[in-house]
Formats: sequence, structure tokens, C-alpha cells
Amino acid sequence: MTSATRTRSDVKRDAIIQAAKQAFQEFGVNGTSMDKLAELANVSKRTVYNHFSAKEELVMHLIKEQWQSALVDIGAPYDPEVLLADQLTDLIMADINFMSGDEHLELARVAIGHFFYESNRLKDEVAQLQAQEKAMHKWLKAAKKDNRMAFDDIEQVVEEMDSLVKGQCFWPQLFKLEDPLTEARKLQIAKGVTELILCRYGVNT
Amino acid sequence: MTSATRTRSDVKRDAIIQAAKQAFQEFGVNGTSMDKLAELANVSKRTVYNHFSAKEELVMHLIKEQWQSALVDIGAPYDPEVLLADQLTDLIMADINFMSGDEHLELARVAIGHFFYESNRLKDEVAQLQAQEKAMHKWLKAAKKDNRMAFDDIEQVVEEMDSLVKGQCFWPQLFKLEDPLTEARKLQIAKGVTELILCRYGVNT
DNA sequence: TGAAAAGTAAACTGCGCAGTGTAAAATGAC
DNA sequence: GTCATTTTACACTGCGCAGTTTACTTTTCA
Repeated sequence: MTSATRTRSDVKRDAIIQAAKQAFQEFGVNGTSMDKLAELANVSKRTVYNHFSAKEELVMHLIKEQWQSALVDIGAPYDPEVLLADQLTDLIMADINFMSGDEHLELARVAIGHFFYESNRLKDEVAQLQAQEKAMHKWLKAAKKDNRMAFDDIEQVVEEMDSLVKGQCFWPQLFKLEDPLTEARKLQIAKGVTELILCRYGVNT
Repeated sequence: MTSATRTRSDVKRDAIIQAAKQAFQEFGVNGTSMDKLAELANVSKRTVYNHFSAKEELVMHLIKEQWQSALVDIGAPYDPEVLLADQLTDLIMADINFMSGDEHLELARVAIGHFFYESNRLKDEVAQLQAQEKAMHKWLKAAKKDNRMAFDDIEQVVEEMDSLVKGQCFWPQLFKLEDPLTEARKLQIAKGVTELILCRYGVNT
């Protein structure tokens, strides 16, 4: 029974949050009036304001809250015993799954849409979304130390991989320019990126 | 004297367009009221409406007009006599200069910001901005025919290059997350992409 | 069961903004 | 100089929306 939100207050609150998540990412914050939102949540407008004193507070709550659920532990650490290509493909797959996951896309849609013309605030939000790169960093360093990869500038390598993944899995999805990625397509992209990166920075054994 | 816009009407019209370009890309379409716009253009609001019957018409005019000036002829065709890497770097440099050019960035900022939550209309706009890929296509085909490159899926190669360039030169600029690119930085990126791509798809001579 | 807490409907305030109407003034062509 | 075109200032309409108020109902829980 832990999952049952007990009080009526909590039920209403969740309904508001759910409706806001859905509406903000579909119509944008500006495109969603508080009246419309209340109706979508099957809740009176006053109740919305009882839970969130202003629209902006609701927006910020959504963004902050979603980070908690969006952040995922990414892939295993470097393992000298396993084929380099397989490890890297796994890491990239984890990255792709995170980037193109519904949670992450919806959050990104709300945050980017809301802060589009406020680059300072956007910068902060984006910084958090890039926390995932840390895992890649660590793995690359370990692989280099193990003499299985060679590169001068680790930042460049990370940025190249990130560009490849985002360009094929994130931006087109963010703007709904392409259909959602199938698992097969994700794997295909992950393998493509792996080959590109290892071909350039991998050390022949 | 061909450059002098003669009639007063034309002068005013240009002032409106200039102000709109500037304001829309900085504050967004929604963030720019017609009163504010008129003031920025040093023109009465009524004059704005004499030239453009509605705000949306002004927006669309801006977007359409800017395409004319934004579209650039890209790089030279494939030349079997010239070092492959140099040719490719030149092509990519042209792409980078286009992508990160002020004209293109400002247009993209207006269009993407305006159509953020209307994926269908956004799709049309983006399609036009990708016309530049054609040159790359042609060049790759020619290089393959000349047996200096080898790949199965040309679309994949184009997409990978496009992702690499956009990820480092377009998206960070669009959102003003990074300082404008210096010429040296552009060249560095172009060389990085060239090496990555030729390492993977280039044929050893 | 009864009082406190939370929710509801609906009308209301105040503001910003898109777009209009109008009468007077500036401009330019002849 | 005169007449047509364009610009200007400014008041005004109408709408949508954020946020509030009020009078009333439902739920919770002690």
C-alpha cells in the first residue's frame, strides 16, 4: 500500500503535476493557461493555487522534481577483460536510452522551451543534464591508461561522441521531427558511433 | 545610388524589419509587443500595421526573406587531384561558416523559438535549412566513385558529419551557451571532423 | 459527529497586448 | 503651391490570462 497516495490533497496535487507535465511539454508553458491546466487536471483553479502559489513555481517544481527521476546511473566501469567495442557500445546505449527516454525528452522540452530566450537560466539547466558525461569521462581515462585508446584531448573525444549521439537521438526527438527510436535503431546508432570513435582513437591490439 | 532606398515608405519599412529581426531573435516573438517593436524601429505602431497587416505576417516575412540571404553556395565539387583531407576540411569549413553565421543563427533562433511547439511547421522550416547537405552528398558520392572513400550508407555518413558539426558549432551557439567561434576554433573542429570521418571511411592510398 | 482542512464554482480585478479608428501633420510629386 | 500619400499620436475595443475573492460543499480525522 506504499504506492497509494493517501490523502485527497495528495491525489489532487499529483493530478495537477501530471497535467502540467503533459500540457507544458505539448503546448509550452505560455501555451497553457491556468484555467486550461485546472480543467485538464480535473481540479478547480483555486486548488492549483493552493498547491502552487504561482505558475512559475509550478514550472520550477516540475523541472527540479523531474531531475530526480531523470538521473540514472550509467553503465559499468571500464573492464580490461571485455572487448573494447562491446563496452563502448554498452556505454553509448545507456547514453542513448537516457537521452531519448520520455522522461528526459519531456523535461528538456519544458525547460528549453521555457528558457529559450534566457540563456543564463538555460545554461544552468543544461549543465545539470550533462552530468551523464562523467561516466564517459571516467571510462575513457581508464581505457587510455590501459593503452587501448589514444587521444590528446579527452574533452574533444567526449564532445564528439556527445554530438554524434545527440544529433541522431536527441535533437530530432526533442522537436518531434522523427518517429521515436526503435531498439534496433538505437543499437545501430550505438554501433556506428563506436566504430567511428574506435577507428580514430582505438589502439590496434 | 542603387543602394539608397528612395521613398520614405521604404526607409520606414526597413527600419521595422531591422528592429523585428533584432528584437525577435533576442526576446522571442511572444516577448516582443508591437508597441515595443514600433518604438525600437522609431516608427508609430500604426505604420507597422500599414506595412504588415498582422504580427504573424511580419514573422513569416522575416523568415522567408532571410532564407534568401542565408542560402550560400557551398564549397567546390570533388577534385581527384587534391588531397582528400584538404578538400573535406574545406567543405566542412564552409558548412561551419554557414551554420554558425549570424544570419543563419538569428533566423534559426526566431524560427525555432516561434515554432517550438508546432512540430509540423517546424519540420518545414528545418527542411529548408538542411539544403546545404546536398553539396556534401555530391562530394561523398564522387569520392566513393573515385575509390577514395568506402561506405555502405551515405545517409549515415552525412548524418554523422552533420551531427558533429551541429553539436559543436550550431546548438551551443543557438542557445548562446558558448562564446562565438573564432576562426582558429572553427578550423580545429573542421580538422577534427575530417580526421574522424576519413579514418573511418577513407581508403588508404 | 462535529470541527478543521481542503476543494469547488463562478464572478471579479488588473494587466498586457493585438489590432483599429481618427484627425492632424509631414512629405513628396507636379 | 497644391494635392495625394504616408506617418504620427493617441485613444479605444476586445480578449486572454494570472491571480483573488467569496460563498458554499466535501473530506478527513479525532
